[in-house]
Amino acid sequence: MLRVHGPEIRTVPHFADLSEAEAERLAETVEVRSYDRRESIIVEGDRCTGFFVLRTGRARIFRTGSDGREQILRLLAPGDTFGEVPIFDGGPNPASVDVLEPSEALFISTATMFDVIGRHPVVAFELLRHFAARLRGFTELIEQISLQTVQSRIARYLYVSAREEGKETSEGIVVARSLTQQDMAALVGSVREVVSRTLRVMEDDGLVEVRRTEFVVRDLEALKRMV
Amino acid sequence: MLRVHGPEIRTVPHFADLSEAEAERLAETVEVRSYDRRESIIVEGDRCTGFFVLRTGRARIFRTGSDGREQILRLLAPGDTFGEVPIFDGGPNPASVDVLEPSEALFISTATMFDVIGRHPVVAFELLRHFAARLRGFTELIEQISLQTVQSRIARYLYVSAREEGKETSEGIVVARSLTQQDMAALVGSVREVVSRTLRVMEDDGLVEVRRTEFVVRDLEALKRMV
DNA sequence: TCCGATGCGTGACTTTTGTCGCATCGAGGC
DNA sequence: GCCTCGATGCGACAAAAGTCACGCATCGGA
Repeated sequence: MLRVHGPEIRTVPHFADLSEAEAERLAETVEVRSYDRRESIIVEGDRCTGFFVLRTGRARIFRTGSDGREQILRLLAPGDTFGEVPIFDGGPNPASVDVLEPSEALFISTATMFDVIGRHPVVAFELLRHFAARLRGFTELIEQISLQTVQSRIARYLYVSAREEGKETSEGIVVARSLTQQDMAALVGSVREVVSRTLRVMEDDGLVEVRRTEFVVRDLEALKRMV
Repeated sequence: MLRVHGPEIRTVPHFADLSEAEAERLAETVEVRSYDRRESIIVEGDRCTGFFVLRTGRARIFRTGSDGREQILRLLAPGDTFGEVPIFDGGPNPASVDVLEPSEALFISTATMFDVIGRHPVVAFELLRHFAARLRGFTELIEQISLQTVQSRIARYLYVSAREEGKETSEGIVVARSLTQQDMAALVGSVREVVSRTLRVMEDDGLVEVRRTEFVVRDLEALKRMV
């Protein structure tokens, strides 16, 4: 079975404050798991036995409605942790997680986690910061879905992507299209067709150019105003 | 200034495990504040200086959209705590809180809270449970708003209210109307008119009788099926 | 090089939801 | 008892969002 070492453990936000020795000890119990594209890491409703850290690749946390539509709660990048909620409230997994591309994740069992927290209260404190940030994020998401139009949510996605991952060029800000329109729809709480049409309208309005594998944001300020 | 005593402090979930002496010490620093109907306790965006425990009355946590529409994130009953998020992530208050009826709340400052956590790690653990439960609750709310119809959300509200607060009578399950239609709309993420119409339809279908001050749920199973 | 899976574009239509405007109706204050 | 105001009821519309049904392009294998 694949193993990790102390230094990598300490790159996980929750464990950043552990001593080298303690991190090495924790590493002993950490498991590395690999997933193929679209493979599931966590299934909503299943019992929880620990939490994960995404090591490589990208993933999404989502809920599936009765009609099969999905709502993405959070996108995951390397270093992000997920699956902690049921550890603390004892319930089943509140949402599903699957990977968008071949990925690896570290798995830390509930027992290990409790042990670490018991011996290092600072870890609990880090977790509180983390949970607080996620509650804040969910608050934003709820407001968006409930009080903003689909167009505004798509504009926000483009705006944030451009700010966070975009590269300035003479043509505008170039951002890789890292999600399918289907996933973009699930992210903003809509359906593929609406995303497709909205992107077309934004393109006609000269806000953004939609290319095969990338967006070129031509008017970042206009996008910002639509949010 | 009004003060509280140790035993009351220990009814707060976060502090249930404190010793009597410690609770009494904490009580020294706790402030009691009173609010009139519709008065604001927390304003979204303001700086945070501590968190609250609702002592009497009822309140709502909500966000206001650009067009003035509101989305309720959580309803508060006596004993519920709120306002903890910014304590831990250091940001401004993520949402507003106001009271639905004359209410009292306890205020515990950030400094006090940090002090208590530092000396009693078990408090941090209780907070983690609490945050986890709230993240789970938000996950449910997001799914509802994003993937279910307004009708289904209203049915759920009636169903849950009937289960939690309803009294069985020969006519059906009687539940007090504790929210205005305006607040019901903000709770389910819609507008007053739609709530009014939906209730009418449900009444015509014989699911529930809408009286001036109470609902009479006539067919709980049918409501459950609509959720 | 062909083929099937996947992703995307689009028109036409339906449904749900939200907006507007007003009438009504009690409860509580004078 | 009268008046006001918050809370409701409701019809007629408007607009946003979702559904259906296709056709088309790409891309990574067999």
